[in-house]
Amino acid sequence: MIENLVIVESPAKAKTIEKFLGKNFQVLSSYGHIRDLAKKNLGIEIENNYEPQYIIPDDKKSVVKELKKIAKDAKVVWLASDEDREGEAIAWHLLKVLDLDIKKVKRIVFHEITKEAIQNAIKTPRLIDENLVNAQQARRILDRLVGFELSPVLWKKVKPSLSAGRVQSVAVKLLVDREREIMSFKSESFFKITGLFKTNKNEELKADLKEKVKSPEKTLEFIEKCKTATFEISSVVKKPGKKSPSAPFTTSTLQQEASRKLSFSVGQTMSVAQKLYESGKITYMRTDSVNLSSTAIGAAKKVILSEFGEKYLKTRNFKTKSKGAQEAHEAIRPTFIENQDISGTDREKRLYDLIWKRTVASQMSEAQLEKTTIDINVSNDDHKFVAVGEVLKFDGFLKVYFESSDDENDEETKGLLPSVDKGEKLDYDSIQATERFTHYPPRYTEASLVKKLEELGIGRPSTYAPTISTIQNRGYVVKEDRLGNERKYISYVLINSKIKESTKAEITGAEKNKLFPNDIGMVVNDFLAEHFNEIVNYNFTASVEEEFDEIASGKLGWTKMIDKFYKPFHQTVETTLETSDRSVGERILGDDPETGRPVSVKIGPYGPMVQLGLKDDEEKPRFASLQRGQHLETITLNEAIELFKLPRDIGLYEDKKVVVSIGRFGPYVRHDSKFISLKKEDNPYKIELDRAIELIEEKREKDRLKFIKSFDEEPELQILNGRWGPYIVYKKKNYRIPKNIKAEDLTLVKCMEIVKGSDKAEKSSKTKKTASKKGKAKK
DNA sequence: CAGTGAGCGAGCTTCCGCTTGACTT
Repeated sequence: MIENLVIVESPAKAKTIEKFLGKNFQVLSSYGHIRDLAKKNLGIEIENNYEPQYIIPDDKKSVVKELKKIAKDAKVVWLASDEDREGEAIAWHLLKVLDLDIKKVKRIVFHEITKEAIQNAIKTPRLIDENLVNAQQARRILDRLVGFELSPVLWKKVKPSLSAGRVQSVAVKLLVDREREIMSFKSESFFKITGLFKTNKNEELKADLKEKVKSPEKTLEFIEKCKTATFEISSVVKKPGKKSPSAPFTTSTLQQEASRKLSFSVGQTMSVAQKLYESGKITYMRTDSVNLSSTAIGAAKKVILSEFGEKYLKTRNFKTKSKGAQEAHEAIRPTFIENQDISGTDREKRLYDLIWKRTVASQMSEAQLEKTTIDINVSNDDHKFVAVGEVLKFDGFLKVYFESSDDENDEETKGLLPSVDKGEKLDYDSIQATERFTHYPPRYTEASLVKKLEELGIGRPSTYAPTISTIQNRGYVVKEDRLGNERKYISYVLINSKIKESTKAEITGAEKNKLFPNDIGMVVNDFLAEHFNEIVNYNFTASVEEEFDEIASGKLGWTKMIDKFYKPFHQTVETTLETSDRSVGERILGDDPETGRPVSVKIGPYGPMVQLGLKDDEEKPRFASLQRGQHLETITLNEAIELFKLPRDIGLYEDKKVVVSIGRFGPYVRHDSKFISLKKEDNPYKIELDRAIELIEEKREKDRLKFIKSFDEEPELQILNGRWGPYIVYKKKNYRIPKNIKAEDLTLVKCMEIVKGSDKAEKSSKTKKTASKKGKAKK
């Protein structure tokens, strides 16, 4: 019999801790929360003072059963879940669900997984903090109330299956607000003037004009003056500077750097980190703490001393800056800092390398710089040229790690400048003026959105990646690349007293892996902002967090807080349901000149669409989907009318009509009641009969290869060749053929076995299947 | 998903945070 049972949240943690404790201890994991609000209905009895209805989810039943069994016999049960709001609640749920005798329960906490920390924790047990538990219950219930009352409003007023929530709706709002900023941004042009000078020692000195010049006229005027001007060094200033290393990684900063340096999505980063954690290579990867244990700092010190020497060592503790950090764990670091390399997949190695460098650099000395600024006077003008150079005097932490920046216009670091003296006269080699343009604020990437959410205190390390997926899966947002446009710009160059003017072209506005709000995201956002401004306000989370803190400190009752929020909120839900119109982003564009019927756009049951005519017209209205790149807010009447040019009759083939149109799955040709998808390079508005016939014949050939086998006794069953290999069709349903069986060898009996087996499996796993299906985004 | 429609058939969809697998491509 086991004397002591310790329960932690994560199985990997359990394994490690068990090694630190003696034989009298068994360490098990709760795998996170073991209870949650009932999924059906609200799961909260509003009338009964917001009494929560807790259930044990199906996938936790076996965990609970196992824990119960061991706990019954143990003399002491140590509840060692994390020391934060959620962890405290987990401990409390364990107490309730395992039906433990309070006398044999001890609550312990530790922030780092070291032998010392754990033994200390065992020596100082405490009771469960009921106030903190109540703060968690308030958090959970508030989120459920918001999510489960707001989403159904969207189903009725916008489109079924949509969702809203305290976190996701703000994430979408950030993207929509930014997109609108970009749409209304007016780019202005100016001229950047760069001079290339020769020093007395015949060295090259490149300097930029301090001010930007607005107009081409003023620019030319200035360059004209340069023809006869003399240039003189008016000052040389040298200043020392330093750069300090960044703090070790938290979840959010790891996601940002992995995105910038390794091009990982936030989801990829988390799953690779999970693997590293499970194999014991790094500490816990869902953390908001920048703290390193003293053991870790000691290990880093050893590595730095032996690899780089004492000059490079400077240990320090970092303080968290982020709002609402709960710091239940350490920062993300290698478990054994002495291991600079690990075995594993390519991605694991690269992420580990990043974590290793960041951790070690955080304990290294500052980099020492020398910044030189040289000013150059122009004899006949007030403008000045300036050259800035930066020289690294001592590399310090930069030897191992350099943090990247999101700012695309970051000044490129300039190197050493030639040595010059004050008063020195210079000749120009060339003076070049290039037209530049102000840039709209940058679109968010997955990682920069996480950064912003963290700044606002919205979401937690465990939810950043799932939130980013949710808003994409709901169709509110897409992550994609967009091609830029060509832009012309003017350039003037002065060489040998002659000015040459030229017009050049560049690509601008191209985006890679950025998040763009879709029409549906904008419509939902506008609807929520109009009726539920309080919830989607950037400060909503911050203000409820303050109240959760009051609950945690015992100053406020949780049901009181919830009641104060819910009463007016629910009232708004009711009035919105009763009084607001359907909100589908409708815009009337004008009348179709051919038919005189009104043309409008809105979100339809299958996405954004154009409508020609009215619902109650004698002749039914016509509909067409918006094409990629077209948006409800920006589409013009002419573009909309174009969309009705389909379906197009393009001629006859074998005496039957050939029609081109666009369907749910993209552009297609219809012939003899068969549908054939167009290829990427085909344009449905322009395609001609010859090309269509080519596609028809190609499809026929494919169909010929498609058929493998059928049986006379069962005409409803066929074996066909599909995109993913052979499969069985029976009564209009499709069945996968097991990998070890050759399609040609199948008998009717065998086929029926597969059909029946698959039907059965589907029934038993129905609940699971729907859950996993939802996760897949429709492209 | 195994094929190209446009809201009255029923029943369902949905939140945020804490944790891992179980699934294919």
